[in-house]
Amino acid sequence: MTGASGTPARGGGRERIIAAATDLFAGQGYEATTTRQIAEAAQVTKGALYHWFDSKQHLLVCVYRDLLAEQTGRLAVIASADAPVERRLHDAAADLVGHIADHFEPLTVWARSMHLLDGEHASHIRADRRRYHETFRGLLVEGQAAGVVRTDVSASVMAHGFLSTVGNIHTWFREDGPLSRHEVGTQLVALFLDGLRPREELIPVRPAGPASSAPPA
Amino acid sequence: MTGASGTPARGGGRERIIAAATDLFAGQGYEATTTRQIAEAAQVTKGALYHWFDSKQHLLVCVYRDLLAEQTGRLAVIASADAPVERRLHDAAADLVGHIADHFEPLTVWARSMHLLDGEHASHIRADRRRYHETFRGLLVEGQAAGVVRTDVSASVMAHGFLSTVGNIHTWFREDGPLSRHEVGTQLVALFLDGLRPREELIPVRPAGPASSAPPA
Amino acid sequence: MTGASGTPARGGGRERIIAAATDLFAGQGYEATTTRQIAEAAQVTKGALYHWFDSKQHLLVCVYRDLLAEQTGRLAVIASADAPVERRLHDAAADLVGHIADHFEPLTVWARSMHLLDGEHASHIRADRRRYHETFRGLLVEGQAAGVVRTDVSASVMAHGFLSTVGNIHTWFREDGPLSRHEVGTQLVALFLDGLRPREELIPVRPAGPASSAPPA
Amino acid sequence: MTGASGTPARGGGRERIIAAATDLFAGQGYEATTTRQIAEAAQVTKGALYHWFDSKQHLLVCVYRDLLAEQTGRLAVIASADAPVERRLHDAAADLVGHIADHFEPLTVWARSMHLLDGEHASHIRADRRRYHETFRGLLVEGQAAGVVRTDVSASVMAHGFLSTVGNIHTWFREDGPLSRHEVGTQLVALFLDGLRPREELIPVRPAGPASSAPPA
DNA sequence: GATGAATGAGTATTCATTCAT
DNA sequence: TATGAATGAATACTCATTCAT
Repeated sequence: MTGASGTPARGGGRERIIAAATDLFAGQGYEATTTRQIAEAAQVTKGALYHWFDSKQHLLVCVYRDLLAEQTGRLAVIASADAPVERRLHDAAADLVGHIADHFEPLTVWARSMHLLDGEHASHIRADRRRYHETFRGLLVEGQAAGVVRTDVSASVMAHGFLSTVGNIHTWFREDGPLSRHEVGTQLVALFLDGLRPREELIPVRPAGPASSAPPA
Repeated sequence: MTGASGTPARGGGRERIIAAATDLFAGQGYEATTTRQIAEAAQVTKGALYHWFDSKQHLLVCVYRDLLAEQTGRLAVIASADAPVERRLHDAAADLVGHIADHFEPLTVWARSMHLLDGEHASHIRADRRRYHETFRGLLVEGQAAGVVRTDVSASVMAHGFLSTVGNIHTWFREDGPLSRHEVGTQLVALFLDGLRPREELIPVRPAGPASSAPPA
Repeated sequence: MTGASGTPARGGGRERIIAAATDLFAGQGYEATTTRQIAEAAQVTKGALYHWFDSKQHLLVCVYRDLLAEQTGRLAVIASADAPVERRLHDAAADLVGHIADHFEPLTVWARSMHLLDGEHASHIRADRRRYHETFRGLLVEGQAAGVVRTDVSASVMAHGFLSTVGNIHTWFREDGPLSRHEVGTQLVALFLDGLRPREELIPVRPAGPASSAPPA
Repeated sequence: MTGASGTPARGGGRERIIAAATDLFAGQGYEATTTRQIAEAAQVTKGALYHWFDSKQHLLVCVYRDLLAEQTGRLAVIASADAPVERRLHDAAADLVGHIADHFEPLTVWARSMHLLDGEHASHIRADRRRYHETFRGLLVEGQAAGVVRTDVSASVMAHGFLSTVGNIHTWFREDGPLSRHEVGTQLVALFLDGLRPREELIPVRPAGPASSAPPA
């Protein structure tokens, strides 16, 4: 009813604004997206936009949180499943990678714009991210206790390492490259899981000569 | 020693501008940094800034290239050294991590702002990055040929994975955390190198039950 | 006892809105106060606010009139009392000053915002103010006729002078200063009443040298 | 050169902006004046306006300070003249009143808009006003010491009283009234100076009956 | 080599007000 | 009697960039 266009505008204002913002932020970045564009895409007035959201930043936060909430929910299910740690670890990694493969563009926003949020808003997001991170790290700690995950590397470093690798795929992945999204995902998961194993399981591959800096082991 | 350019570095305008821009871009991001701030920090006028650089983007490119050039130079030395691949791989990873530990903030820019460059400028940077990436990847390919690096994961994916993990440390590393920069670096290198090994070297750790999604192996 | 209207004051929306608006207008000025703030402070919705009042200006007028009505009522009682003019003059001045001491902030609005009202609304207020002013001035004219108030200064100027002095106390009075509200009030009244006396009662104090501009006497 | 209009635009941008702002603020109030209007009136672009002034408030402060500086300068000359206090007091009052008569509208701004300034800006103005006030009060204190000004009323109250009376003439003075600006001014000065005299000089006029509230002496 | 005044198109945000329910 | 979603026009302010000197 708002617009004069023929496109039916289903759903309440708030929903449509979130949807429009998600698309635009993902497509052209947060900074390059204007409130005018969002309002037009959502077929509401700029006034309505500010009726529902305090600011553009607030809107960004809401977009984030919706995305994060889903991911966190999925992780919670996997982490608390009735299965051995190594199985759950694998599933968590695979699910994250799969989820990202499916929500590729929206998640790009997340990686690129968070540093633009001011303290107030950033802390909300950070809290949500922390929750995800903690659950993931919990799995690794559990694995260390069970002896299936190496203990010479901090669980936190492992979690951060994997999460940021995966969260930055958008940086280099090319849809027209030799590998599909899912192939890349599978390979990253393999890489990660294998790097995780306790050192005792490995037949060590030592650098031959004297190490220039910190030598491994 | 910042630049490789022939311009004398006698505290002249150009040098100071690059230095100021590097700091500001690193600290608050490219988008959030204004030319005014750069000019003030460099103690030059805005006019002078445009005397030396064509545009803000041009400035960003210059900041990048100086940074990248150094890193690429170091990698070239390591990659072409007379040592076994595994040794050179280790050294390359360790050096990158060490270099980042030392140039922590400046390198943040690199991760966050590249998508903002327009075609003209982006291609220059991309070429430089590609050069680094290719050298690194070359090492992995060499390793695969020598049988010390797994072949079931694309060398490109391995390179991108490690490079983006390392390039995003700034996202989560806390100076006041339990681990020092160098400890974190060492652990990341270990994680990476161990994930790299050919699968035959491993005593496999199989998920116990039936896999919910793509099972490993 | 705030309003003279017939509306029952059972904490209904209207009363609460007036009260909230009075506080806010006094505290931050009419212009700087938003309808949103008023609605929130009155714990009603913005819709309800517009149910009771035609516009923000209408609300301002209502705030004024309540305030002025009380003051005008008190003045009427004093002016028509059975007492010599000088007594009634003194009482009028003292009462105004006392009243202001008690309703310090609300009356601030009055001084600052009247010029913002449009013709329609302004004339209502102006009529009310005029009524107050006229009564006060009537007292002075009466005093002039009785020979207890100087006639070389227009009664209107005297009235305006005192009224605006008193109406601007809020500009400079500091609760934590050396004098209390009532001390300041008493001194202003004395100053005013003494300035009022016929010149013949005075032993003139002449400027010694030749006057640079209009010399007194 | 800036505009395309035929009106010659003499003077630098900054001067013209101040002049235009002064006129507009005086004519329609600070809040009702838009930066667009100011820029157009000054025949500069809005950008130029912000080149010279940090904000609209900053501009207001500059307008104020120019006005205040002149008034303060004049007062300083009078106060330090080689003449008896009563003469200098008279001259100061007369000069202020005369100055206001001549700069009627610009000074209106000052009275109406100061409460809109935020802390930072307000304090600059307040400091300037204080300086004026202090000099004026100094004259009264001197008068008290010399025995020509009453001591039962605080010099500060006298100064504030007169200054705010005079500063609010714009509230009620009508160009088309029976008295001219200068007549009104002269009368206010007389009223003030006579209210100032030591009480001993007066043949007291006592309220006849018992006082309803605080009786004078 | 360097200045600094000027530009102008663009941005997020505000806010009194309306109206279907 | 009251709601609250929606409006739309207006506003202060930003900022990369230019150019005469």
